Amino acid sequence: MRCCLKSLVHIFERSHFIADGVSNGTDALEYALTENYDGIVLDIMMPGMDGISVLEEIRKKGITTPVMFLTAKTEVYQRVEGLDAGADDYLPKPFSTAELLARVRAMLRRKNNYVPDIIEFNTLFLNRSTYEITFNNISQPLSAKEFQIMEMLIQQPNYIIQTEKFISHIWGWDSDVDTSVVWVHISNLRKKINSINAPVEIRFVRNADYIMEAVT
Amino acid sequence: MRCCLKSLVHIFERSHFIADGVSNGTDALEYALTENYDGIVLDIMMPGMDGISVLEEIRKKGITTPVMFLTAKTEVYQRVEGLDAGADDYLPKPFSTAELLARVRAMLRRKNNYVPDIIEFNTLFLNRSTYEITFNNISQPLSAKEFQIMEMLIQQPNYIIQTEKFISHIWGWDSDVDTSVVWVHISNLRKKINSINAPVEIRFVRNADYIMEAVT
DNA sequence: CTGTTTCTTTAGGTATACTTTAGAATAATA
DNA sequence: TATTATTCTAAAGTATACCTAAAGAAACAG
Repeated sequence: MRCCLKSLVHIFERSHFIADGVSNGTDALEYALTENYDGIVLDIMMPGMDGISVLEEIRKKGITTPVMFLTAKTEVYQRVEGLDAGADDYLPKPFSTAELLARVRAMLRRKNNYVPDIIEFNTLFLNRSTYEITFNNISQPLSAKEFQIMEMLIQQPNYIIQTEKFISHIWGWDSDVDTSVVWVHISNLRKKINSINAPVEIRFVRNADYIMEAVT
Repeated sequence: MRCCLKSLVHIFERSHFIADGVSNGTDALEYALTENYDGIVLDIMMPGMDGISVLEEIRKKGITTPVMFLTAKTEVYQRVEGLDAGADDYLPKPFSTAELLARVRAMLRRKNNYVPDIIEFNTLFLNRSTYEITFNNISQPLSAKEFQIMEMLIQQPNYIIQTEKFISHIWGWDSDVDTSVVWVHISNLRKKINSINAPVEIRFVRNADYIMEAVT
């Protein structure tokens, strides 16, 4: 098929996807960063910013939305470059509508495979699909903010995370929430961790901020 | 019955199927290639592309969705031609609504043997042909919407299903029903689950939506 | 030891989001 | 057509989350 943007969007819409189309790399990045999508299809050759750079920026921000590359360049090194950058699939042009749709669907299936991702630290589990912490089969639901703080801490146990990092990551770099808001949430989070007797603690390190550690 | 497209779709919807209708062969092929369907009913005589050619194209792509032919032509050679092309059943017009539905159901059962008629979760049974839930020999009939919601939940117990997923799957991707409609149906569904004391619950997880879980 | 800083916790108002109810509109059945 | 069931709409009810403000406690400086 010819790869006109409009017809691509149309194909997806006809197949019951909800699709947005943008025609240059910078816009693509901006849209992708909203994290509003189940999947992203990127052309490698785009004006403004090439697809691989867009993908690299996306992954740098920690966004794991599955990405498929479309390209006329079938050279192997390009393919490897795309996959290295964190792409989930790679579709060389020309391709059929059906193949495109089938591969996108397969990609979404692989990614959204209903397997809840659970992170563990010292026998405390964080369930990313139900926003719960679990220890010893006892669970405690977390609120959205508590969850996001917990997620940041448990992904980097034994490493310091500054209050400012929490704010810029959770509330956005341009937000004006007070640091005390983070303190309040951490207080509530500690209460919930204690309520299930989980052997971890959020310790505060003066002049350095918060760290998640194991309790022996 | 007369075989008007709209009334066909209507018949299926009345019987709790989710159905799309298209009125020509090329559209039919395009829809079929999305692999979004559990089964396909094809008229042999269609504008654009005849049913047999559509089926051949579908099978060429390796898609195994079961296909049933409808046709006024009862000639034997046509029938053989259809089955040769990879059809799973063949229904000569005129036919009764009941016969159509029964044959489609049988076809789906044969093909999708992984889709049992009765689904069970934690001793609660969902009967797909009577649209009832049963626990301890006590049954409670469900309405179409309640059934479809229940079906989605029980097929993926312990996994989150977003309100948006319910809407796009049950009402269609382009529907504009409000999320509160789902909430109302879930409320009614919970009442019915409670009325038979079934040991399952539809739990709501804030910011993540609904999940079916066992109650101990 | 006292005052200051810095974090911790608590409490309350407000906003948000789900639940439920009741009734109107629609569709199915007889 | 009349009757019944289903679905959707609207709105009141309830719970929870979030932020603000302020009091309490620990660490530190002088």
